[in-house]
Amino acid sequence: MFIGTFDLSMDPKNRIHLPAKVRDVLHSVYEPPLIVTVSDRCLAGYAARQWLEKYEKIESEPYTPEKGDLLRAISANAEECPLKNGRILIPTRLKEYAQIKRDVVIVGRVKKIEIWSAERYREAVASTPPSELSERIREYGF
Amino acid sequence: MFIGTFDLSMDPKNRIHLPAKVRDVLHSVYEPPLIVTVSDRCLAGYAARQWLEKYEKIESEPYTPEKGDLLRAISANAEECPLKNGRILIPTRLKEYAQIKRDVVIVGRVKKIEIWSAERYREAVASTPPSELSERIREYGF
DNA sequence: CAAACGTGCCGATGAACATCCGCGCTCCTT
DNA sequence: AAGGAGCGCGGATGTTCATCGGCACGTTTG
Repeated sequence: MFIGTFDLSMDPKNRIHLPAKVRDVLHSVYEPPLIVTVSDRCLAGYAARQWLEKYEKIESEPYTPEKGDLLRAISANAEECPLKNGRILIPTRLKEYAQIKRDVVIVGRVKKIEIWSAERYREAVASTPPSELSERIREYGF
Repeated sequence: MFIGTFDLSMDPKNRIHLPAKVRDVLHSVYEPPLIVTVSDRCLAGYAARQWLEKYEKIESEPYTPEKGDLLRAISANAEECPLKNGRILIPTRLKEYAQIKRDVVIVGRVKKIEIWSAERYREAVASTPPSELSERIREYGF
């Protein structure tokens, strides 16, 4: 499973070196290539099978117009990103969506990874103060 | 599966080059020809088998008058568009339905593709701002 | 017969991509 | 503390190939 946080940088050609740990997990438990999709303020990377399962699960639920738009946005903004020399190439469209400049944070989310603009990630983390986080941890007994 | 977004142009003879990735998927997992039907503000392209499955699934559900009209419209406005030299020919009727001028956007929708007038697609995308999109993504956990 | 339409073929070009390379940092080992 | 190995970073380069548009031929239509 994907866990941990990694600071990386995107080079001028929109390439990102996947952290070695992430690469190992991807090779050993899933299967490249990585499907990169838009997510909540960031990008999400799934193995193809897991991406499709997620997609079809949402699709199978009762239809609403909002969900139609959501599914279009997800599949329209998904790209197959093969690993070349340990790196993936992020398409311009996705780079802009996630507002990625140079510094990137990759977060392991068990079955997926999240790819964040470092700046945005800092903001997102800062929006939940440690005290509140502690409370939630206590609440869920983790 | 079909994913991603592609900017293309229709030539003066109403032909569209299918993107190479789309062609590859169509050949490897489905089978040409492409059945092109009217869809929501755009055209939809299915492999014949998937088109038929979709049609029969709707047909098999309990009858309502609206559904009768829908099925008529779908099959009346469907055309078989064979791949010739990597291109498909869009019939005038469908071109006009989708208000396609010159610039075209093709969107992968997993089991089908959507063929949009570029202008109309821009409008459709603009109608869901990123913040709202993020919220829905978070809600569905993608 | 004329015009419109569909189709095959081909060429140019320009952008996207793959591959290869070397550097330097960091972290672990000894 | 010194050495080494792994890993992240960036650049350069060349080549492939996808897309676009034109042209010419055949066929159908009116």
